[in-house]
Amino acid sequence: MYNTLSKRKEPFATVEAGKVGIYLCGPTVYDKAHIGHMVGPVIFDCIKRYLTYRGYKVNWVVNITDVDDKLIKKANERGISMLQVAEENIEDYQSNLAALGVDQIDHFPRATDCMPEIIAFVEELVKQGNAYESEGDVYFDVGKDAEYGKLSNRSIESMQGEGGSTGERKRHVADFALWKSAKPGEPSWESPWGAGRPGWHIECSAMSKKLLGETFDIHGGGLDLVFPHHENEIAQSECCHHKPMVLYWAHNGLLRKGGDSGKIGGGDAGEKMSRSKGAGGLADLIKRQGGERIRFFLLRTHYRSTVLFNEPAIEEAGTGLEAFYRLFKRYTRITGHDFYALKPNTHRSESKSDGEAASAAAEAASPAARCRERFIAAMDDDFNTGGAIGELFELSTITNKFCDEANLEGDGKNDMAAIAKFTSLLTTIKELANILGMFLKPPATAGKGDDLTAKLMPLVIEVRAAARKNKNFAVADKIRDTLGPLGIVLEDRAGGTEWSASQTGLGGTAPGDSAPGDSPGAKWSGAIMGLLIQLRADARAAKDFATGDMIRTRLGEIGVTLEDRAGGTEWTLA
RNA sequence: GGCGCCGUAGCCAAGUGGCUAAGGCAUCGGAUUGCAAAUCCGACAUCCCCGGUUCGAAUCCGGGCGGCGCCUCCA
Repeated sequence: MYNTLSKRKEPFATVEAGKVGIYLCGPTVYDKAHIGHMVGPVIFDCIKRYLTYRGYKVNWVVNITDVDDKLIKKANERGISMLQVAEENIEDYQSNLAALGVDQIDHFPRATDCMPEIIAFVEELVKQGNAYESEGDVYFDVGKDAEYGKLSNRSIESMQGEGGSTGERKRHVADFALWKSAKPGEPSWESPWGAGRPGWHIECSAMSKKLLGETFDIHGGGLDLVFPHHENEIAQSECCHHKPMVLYWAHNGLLRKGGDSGKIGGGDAGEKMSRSKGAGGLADLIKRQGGERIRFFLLRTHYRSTVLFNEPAIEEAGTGLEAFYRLFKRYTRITGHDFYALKPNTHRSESKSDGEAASAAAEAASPAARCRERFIAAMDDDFNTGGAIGELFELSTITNKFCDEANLEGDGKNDMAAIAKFTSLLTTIKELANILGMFLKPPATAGKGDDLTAKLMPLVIEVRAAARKNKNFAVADKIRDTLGPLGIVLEDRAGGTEWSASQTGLGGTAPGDSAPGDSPGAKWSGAIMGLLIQLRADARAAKDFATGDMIRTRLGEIGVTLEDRAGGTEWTLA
């Protein structure tokens, strides 16, 4: 595991054997979250899943900073309380996390819930002589900390400047506030130094101590927190406890705006994402793309890398994801079972009986087993999710190939041994993907059409099947060519024709004007009705009244009435 | 200016001393299909440049060039 403090990868050894304590710096909740806030939670969600898979008991803490100058400012602007601002944004943050499948967090401490611990921490630092009171504020005295600067690799001497607005209260410009006195009207807590609130960094020292102890295993956060936030945390905690605060400091790379993303923030392409530069709209993004795509997009790259973010890149990731979803449907076609109901191993090695051990040994040399080994090797190497995902794709190819060669959708459909092997391959995919928090449950279906579309499509397929049977390929192709631009794809398979719909076709090619409030599904069903009416007209023109009547009858069964008028056929839904 | 990070195919991206440099997207062939889609097979990389260390370098060292982060609030 890479350690920011030593600037190298180190063997993984925990404070207490078999247990891991993780602290991740969460957001300051003065505004809505943006996608950059999701990078840390997603990777640490994977880290916890993987460590759990490898047999560790993991305790993961993500703090919420709900008291801060920016919250106060925001509350004043909006004429509501600081607490209300915090509540709103915490809800936004947590619903975004849930959408991305981040559900491994054990504790969500809030700064305002830990005031006694924070005040006690500051008192201890003052008592030990590492901090001093000044006009109601309390400052950490960096000069008393010989190791100050070791995380971000800088020296106190190099720190110049005027020390900010409170510069004259400090002994050294690099000293930072542990406690800030309250101005009239500001939210405050009573303390030995009068009414006030905590400085930005002290809460993390206090909360990590409270929940994980004086020395814990992993401390994470964005690369932009290394200085001053984490530098100051180390200083506070280690001066207070006289022992290492953290074994591994893990910082994730930052998201930058990609070239053709257009409107993700205010500034130029390539700039860092940040709320102060207008990034936002995470909830909308999730609505458009779905959480799993975004998660997959983030995990394709190693967590310490900078990621260029733009929406087309997320769509590209989604394209790769589709191949897995198709494989899962293939599994259902063949076995009648649901991929998501498979129950893979949740730990690296489940205990095996002697007989199983023998077959396991035989299987160990298989391509699939090698994929699993490489997947684990990748995760062992500083949580290399990008490398791990490559193995997942490799497994997908192996599985499809096996399926093709055993002809499981044809002559091989009764080959129970082959189907068992097939199922085992899918189970392996699920086992490994679940470590990444992927494929745990079916993705939220974004725009699979409305009820009417779902009812009309079987009829369309039936009409097309009849046409194909009669070698009337012009009609069959017309149907597919009409649906294609809408994003509806027809796939002819041994067992019949399947249809699937994607949001992408609705971009600019959907017929009619998109009145606000129109669901995508309504566009689909409208276009499909247009197609059916056209098909019926064509059939009648060709004196194929059987087909024409069949269309009308079947539409009637699903509640659609056709009326032939001089100007054309109109339809109404009962 | 100080402290760091990065430069691998059209794009994204693993690999950090040694088998044919993973994988994805896109593109182009082939198998399959009535035609498609899907699936499979195949094609597609002077590893930014120059020098050095080494039997051997994308990988280590030095020097360029180019991109970026932090040093102020930031995930």
